[in-house]
Formats: sequence, structure tokens, C-alpha cells
Amino acid sequence: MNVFEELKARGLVAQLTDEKKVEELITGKPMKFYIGFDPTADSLHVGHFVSVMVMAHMQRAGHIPIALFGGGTGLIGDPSGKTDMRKMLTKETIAHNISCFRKQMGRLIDFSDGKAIMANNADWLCDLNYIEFLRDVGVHFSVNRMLAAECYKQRLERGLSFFELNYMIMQSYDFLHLARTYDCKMQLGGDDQWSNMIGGVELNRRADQREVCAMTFTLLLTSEGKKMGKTEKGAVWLDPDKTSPYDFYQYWRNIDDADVIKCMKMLTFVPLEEIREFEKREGSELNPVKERLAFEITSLVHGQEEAEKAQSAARSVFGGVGNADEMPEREISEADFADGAISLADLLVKMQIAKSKSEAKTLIKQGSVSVDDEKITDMFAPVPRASFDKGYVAVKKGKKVFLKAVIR
RNA sequence: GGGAGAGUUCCCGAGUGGCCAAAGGGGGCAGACUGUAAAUCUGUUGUCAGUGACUUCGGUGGUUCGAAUCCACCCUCUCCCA
Repeated sequence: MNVFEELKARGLVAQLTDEKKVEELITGKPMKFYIGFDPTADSLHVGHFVSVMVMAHMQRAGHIPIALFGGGTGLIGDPSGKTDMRKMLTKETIAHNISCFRKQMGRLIDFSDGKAIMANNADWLCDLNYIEFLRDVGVHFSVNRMLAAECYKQRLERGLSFFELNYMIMQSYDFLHLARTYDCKMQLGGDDQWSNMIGGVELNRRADQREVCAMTFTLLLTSEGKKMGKTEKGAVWLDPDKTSPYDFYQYWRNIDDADVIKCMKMLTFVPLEEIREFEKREGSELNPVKERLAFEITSLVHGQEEAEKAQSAARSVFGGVGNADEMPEREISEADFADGAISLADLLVKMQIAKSKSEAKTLIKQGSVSVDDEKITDMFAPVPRASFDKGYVAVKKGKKVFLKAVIR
């Protein structure tokens, strides 16, 4: 099975400019392709992860990925599919974000010896001369067609500034620039980028009579059609400081039945033959599959060691097996104790299990909190300093939140 | 530039002088049921030293015993005309 077939079989391919041509390129000799990343946050999140996986698949097949950071376009912000204008970022923030992205990608993409290229479109966008640019590039765009693009529909109802309308032109110009400087043949991106991407393909044809291709990959949506990787607390980040490996693991472990197979195909390197076996399973038989999924993704993102720790911790909470030592910890300090004890409510707040004492009170009253395996329903119940003599106190909220409090 | 309207708690959205910490829905959290799933049902959802106090309804002032509600100015957004 070649990469193209593999990508298709994994459900990653959404739209193509020209299937035959794309297949030829992908199955042919090494070529350069690019994927753009909008540096709007200081960490990649699950949504970006699909892009990184596609890059990795392609790189394994011998192609050379160009990771394009939108240092320039980030100054504008992509209006596609958005209802509101995005907050403008400062140049400093963007530079910082790019360096964070770079580090995270390094785990899956080999950037050594020209095996991959990193570029920042600020390098060519920021110094453009307005008049020249309009004459060279602007002439090739039809506003009528741009406005007809699906991705601007929502914005047309609420108002779209000229400023944002330029985003598509900038992105198209990126492709032209990369084709000219690196002989980049193809652009890949999320399906929501389709309009922007064909803009680049057309620009290459009109400006340079160069034929290039574009391919989008499926957006990672839940079976309910929502964006995956978003939780009530926000995005699921790849940065361990923003989303701990344990929480990251748990996110995938708790995934909807309907999404397991899809995620395994799209987000892991588990061979397709193996996945086909999993596909036959139903009901609670899917639990081991979810565990596998969580483990695979966690080790891709955080390394095998972290994945093992997370798995072991999860098993000890939910199955009574595994190693409680790997339980995530929360620190409290000696100063939090008064008269040799801390009230349970205070402890929950200090451990960030509850945002406020009121919330802690509600939780305790509802009987969802236990300390060292003992359910406690009195919010003022003191947790004596002596309980920590064994090194930690295990606090459990509900069924899924289980943390060790340690004194630092 | 002229005219109309809107800004409410995490989100949507009711509320037009006290009974409003603010209906309803969504979401979240928790309980029951389960498979660490989904669906369903129940409770809960501003903060705190808790039958009470404090902070909150775009901002700043004002009227009033009392304001999310009335007035003035300002900011932001939408719509219609130019």
C-alpha cells in the first residue's frame, strides 16, 4: 500500500484539486509540500495534531515537508468559518508561539539534514510593497469569487473587513513564494482551508503558469459534529504544562465509542490491518481499544515513558491495578496548615480541585469527595498534618479526578 | 455623515424601579444506572466566616429610601439611508 492509499484508508483525505495528479506526486519521487500553522497560541493542540500526523506520514514516504508558520498571516488572522474577527497578536507573541510549535513538532517530524524545512511567512510578507504587490498578485484575484467562497459566508452576514479579506491573498501568495523558492509542489491543510488553498493553486497557474496541487485532510470532528479536542476547560494541548500527560491520556481514554476507530486511524500509526480487527468490536469490548488509542497518542506526543506512567496511573484509579505512584500530584505548603490540620474544603481549593470554597462545599455535600479512600461529607472536616506522614494524601473527586496532595 | 436598535451571570436568552444573585435553555460539575462510553433521570452551578453579608447585568457619573431596570455622557456592535 502506498502513502496515498494509506492516507485515504485512514480517512485523512477530504478534497483534492486533481486526484490523479496528486496521486502521481505522492507516489512519485521525493517532492516538497507544505502545511501552514497559524501561531495563535503558545502550544499546538489536538486540532493541529492531524496536520502533524499527515506531515509525518508524508515524510516517512520520503517527501520533504515545509512547516510554514504564519508569522505574517498571523498578524491578520484567518476569517474562514469564524463569526468574529480574531484578536490581533503582537509580533513578539507570534515569535514566541512559533518557537513553541517548533519544539513540539520535533517529536514527530525529523528536521535534520534538510529532511524538513521550516519557514515563516513573515520573512516575505512583512516587507511587501503595497503597490507592487497589488500589481503582481492582486490582479489575479476576483473579489466576486472570493466572496462566493463558502468560508466567508458566515462573515458576510456579520461583516468582514477588507483587512481580513486579504488573508486569502496572503496565503495564496505563500504558496506562490514557496513554489518559486523551494519548488514546493503541493499544499496540504485542514478541510476548512480549502478555499484559501485553491486560491494558491490558481495564483500559481495564473502568475507563473505553474501547476501545483492541493489536498485537504478531514477535520477531526466528534460523532456529534463538534471539533474534537475541545473540552469545557478549553483545548486539549500538546504542551504537558498546559494539559498534563495524564489528562491527555484520559481525554482519549474517555472518547465516545463512535469515535475510537476514526481516531485510531487518523491519529496513530497503528497498522490498518490491526485496526480492522478492532473495528469488529462492540460495546464494552471497545474499552481495551480506547486504552490502546490513548496510549498510542500519548506516546506520540509525550513519549513512551510518559504514556506508560499515565496508563499505569489510570489503571490504578479505575481498575485497582497499576501503580499509584504515578498519580498526578498537587502541591500544598506547610503554611496551609493551621493547628496541625487543614480543612477539607481548603484542601480542595489549594489542590485546584475546586475553584472556590463554595464549589468545594457543594462537592463535599454531594458526597463526591473522598480522602485516602474514605468518603467525607463534612466540609470542615480537618485533614491532619499527620495524614501526610506517609508522603501524600490521596484525594478523589467523583469517579475520575484522583490526585495526590504532597507538601512542598 | 443621518436614522433605528442592541450590549445581562460560562454561552444563548428572559427581565423595564423593590418579591433579582436575576426565569428558561445549553454547557459544566456531582449522584443514580453503566463499560473510565453514550442515552436517561436527579441534584447543583457568583463569592464569603452561610437563615446573613458582599460583588455582578458594556463604562462613568446622576435621580431615588431603593437601579439590571430611569436620566446624562461615553465605548462597542448590528441594521437602514448616504
